[in-house]
Amino acid sequence: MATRKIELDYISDGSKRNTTLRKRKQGIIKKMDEITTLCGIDACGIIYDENMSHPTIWPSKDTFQTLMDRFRALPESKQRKVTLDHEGLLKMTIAKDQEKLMKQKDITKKKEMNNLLDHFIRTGEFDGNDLSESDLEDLSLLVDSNLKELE
Amino acid sequence: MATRKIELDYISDGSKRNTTLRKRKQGIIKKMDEITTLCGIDACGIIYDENMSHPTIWPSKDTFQTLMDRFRALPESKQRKVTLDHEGLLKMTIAKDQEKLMKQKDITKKKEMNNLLDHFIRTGEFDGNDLSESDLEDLSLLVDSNLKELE
DNA sequence: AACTATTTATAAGA
DNA sequence: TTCTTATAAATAGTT
Repeated sequence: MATRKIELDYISDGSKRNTTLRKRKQGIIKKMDEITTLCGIDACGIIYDENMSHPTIWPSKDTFQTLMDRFRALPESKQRKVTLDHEGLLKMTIAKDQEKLMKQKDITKKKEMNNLLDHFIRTGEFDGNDLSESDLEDLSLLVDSNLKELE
Repeated sequence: MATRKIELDYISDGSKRNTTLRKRKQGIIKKMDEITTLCGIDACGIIYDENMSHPTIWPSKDTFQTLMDRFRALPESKQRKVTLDHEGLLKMTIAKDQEKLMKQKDITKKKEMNNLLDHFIRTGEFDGNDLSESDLEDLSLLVDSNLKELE
């Protein structure tokens, strides 16, 4: 990208890799800030640094409070859905990881959820736009019931 | 950035704003993909589109499975911390939002947690690197106990 | 950490 | 929309 083009491949030189990480992380954060300002949306980024135990999480500047305000302004029914959207994904991660899905009593619901989880794990994509309103509602309920069983 | 420089300000023209959102979202996703490949790290991005109920969430390509594998490989003690790092933040959002923190029995812990939450809300930053190991441990415990009270 | 030569991203326009 | 292109911005290698 600069003095010369680099291969899109893991940088084995640790020092060089760290420099690149620092510079690019900065660049991405700036881009996230810009898109939120220009387009009036909210965005959040998580970058897992080397050791995995200290990720950098940055809701773009002033975004967190805005998010909270908007969340409070939503009708009760929408709040449930939004919660699923930005949190349910991570909850599902845990559910899947702990392999306790098989304890589900409701086989039908279990299968539905597994399908959605498997789709996500396979494709690495979870774009709400790909799901219908009712899919989101169902997923929300499924996540909730799974979580209760994990307690 | 191109034909001419644009002001870093909300784009009022809806059509123009949408075009910019589409293009820049694409750009950010590419950058995220690149940083994960070049630096061997994991990253996740969440962009809340116009309506707020359908965010685009993308663990960068192939990242999700890698994350899961690494998570499983961590010792039990570290798993707790990682869970806090990428999930606790969102859990705290809920705790704070529902304003049930005041139900805490342990005043000292409550104050500690509120300080951390307030710091986050004020600055919009939550970088694990800013916290000591023991701070992370404490926060983890605080979040857990808060969450139990929310059930 | 500062400096460029380049590459990359992208705002307008077709 | 998608493509083109002129220009702004990001950044790899270097000091």
